[in-house]
Amino acid sequence: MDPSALPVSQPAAHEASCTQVACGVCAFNPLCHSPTASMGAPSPVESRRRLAPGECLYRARSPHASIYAVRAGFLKASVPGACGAGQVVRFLLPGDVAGLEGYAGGVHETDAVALGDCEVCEIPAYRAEILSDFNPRIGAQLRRLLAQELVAARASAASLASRDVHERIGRFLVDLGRRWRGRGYSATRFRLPMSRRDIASYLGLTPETLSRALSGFQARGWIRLKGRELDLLEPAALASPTGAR
Amino acid sequence: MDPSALPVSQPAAHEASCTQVACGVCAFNPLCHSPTASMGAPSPVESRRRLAPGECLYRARSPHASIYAVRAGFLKASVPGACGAGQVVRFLLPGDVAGLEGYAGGVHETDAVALGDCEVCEIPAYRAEILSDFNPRIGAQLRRLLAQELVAARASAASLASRDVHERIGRFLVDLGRRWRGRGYSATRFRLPMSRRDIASYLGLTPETLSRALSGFQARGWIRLKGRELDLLEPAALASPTGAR
DNA sequence: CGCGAGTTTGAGAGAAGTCAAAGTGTGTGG
DNA sequence: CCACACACTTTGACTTCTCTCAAACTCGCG
Repeated sequence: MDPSALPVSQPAAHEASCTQVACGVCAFNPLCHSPTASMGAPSPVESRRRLAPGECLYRARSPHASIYAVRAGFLKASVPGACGAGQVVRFLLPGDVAGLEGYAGGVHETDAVALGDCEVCEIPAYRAEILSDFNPRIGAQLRRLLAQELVAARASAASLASRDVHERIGRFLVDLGRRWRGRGYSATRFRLPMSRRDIASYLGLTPETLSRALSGFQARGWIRLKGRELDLLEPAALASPTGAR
Repeated sequence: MDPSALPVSQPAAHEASCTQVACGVCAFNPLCHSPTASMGAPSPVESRRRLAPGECLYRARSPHASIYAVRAGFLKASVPGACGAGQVVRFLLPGDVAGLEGYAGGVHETDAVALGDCEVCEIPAYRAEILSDFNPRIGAQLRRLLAQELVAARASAASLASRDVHERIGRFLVDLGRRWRGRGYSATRFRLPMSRRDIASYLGLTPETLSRALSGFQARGWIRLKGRELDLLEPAALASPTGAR
């Protein structure tokens, strides 16, 4: 896997050194660049919005006014569980779409919080609806996006239900690399956009257990980890069950 | 909560004593009974299909040919994990829809297996697509169904990530009751359609741990459980964190 | 009536959680 | 530009809980 052979979208330095992706790898792309949109109609994207670190894109139970594409930066989505900071259920990378779950009941079901400086494209929900009524391809694209998120959520639940903690952590790292590759970056060298605490929450662990496991991976030479800079040296080993090691 | 005040759909005894629901509580209802369908067009439901206990409705990686509504009986959906029987990620009750996740990549992502005698309504995927292209309400309904499943899957993942095992089990039981109530039955007295092993798999536990927890609930007078017949006596206590007890 | 799968119960080992403290990195203010 | 403070991360010791292995028990079905 030669990284230079990949269709690298130029990571143009955004202000504050956000990671950014080209529209080409954005999940919104078929909406923004639909025939409808290109034939003189205005882009469905109403506005762009900036978020500071820790700022909320939307909160659980707020009305489902818009859907968003992450243009630069990272967010986490968490369900505001009874106690404390809530469970992180998803991490959003540039090109991901946020807010689709609002189609269920007209309100958002999660908090979406920026992990750093962010920029998102906003499409009003009613506009997406109208577009998809008018253009079957857009309707199909919305269904596909929803179904993809559903598949990812199911996979996440299945992973959490597997009791092999080390495999869960390893798969998380490898999967994150896979998502980076889909955006034109290296699948084995990247920076973790989120804190250990957030990762631990997402994986259903304590930060201490996560840290110990990561140290263990490093001791075996499977990863190299310094702060948030990560190198996956043995992806296959990371993703395999503990028993098969 | 007087059960008789609820919109009880008559549980007509199907052959082999399946539990059945009226079309009124079926998630497909807006598709089957859309204006399009009633205005002379044939019902989008192509056929009904019977399944014997243990029979597969569809398998993971099989082409996404149809979506299904459960008319009678129960199914489980499981991801065919590397080892053994796979992780159960969902239980389907009468009125639930199966197969929507196929819109992501054209193939099913889970195995759908009948837990007993079942009957399902089948709608070819292409027909649902055409209908939703033609009728915006159907398109919106498909989006709503997908989003609802997404919300449920996220909630399931969040629950799995919470480390409070007893709360997880309690919430599972209460949530099952909630789903029964939505179908016109009692939320506190019902029969578990699945084995302990399946429940344990769904919750990320061993059957032994599950069994011990259920025995504990019974000892405290929170449930009454005999075989698969269940009585929820203290739903509030079941759903509360261990710490708050 | 007896077999067998499923379920419950028991004892012991192992793994993750908790509490605590040291270490590291980051951002701010002087 | 440097120093300090704070949050985050890592490591350690100990506790608690679940898992594992094993056996007894129950229920449904042939």
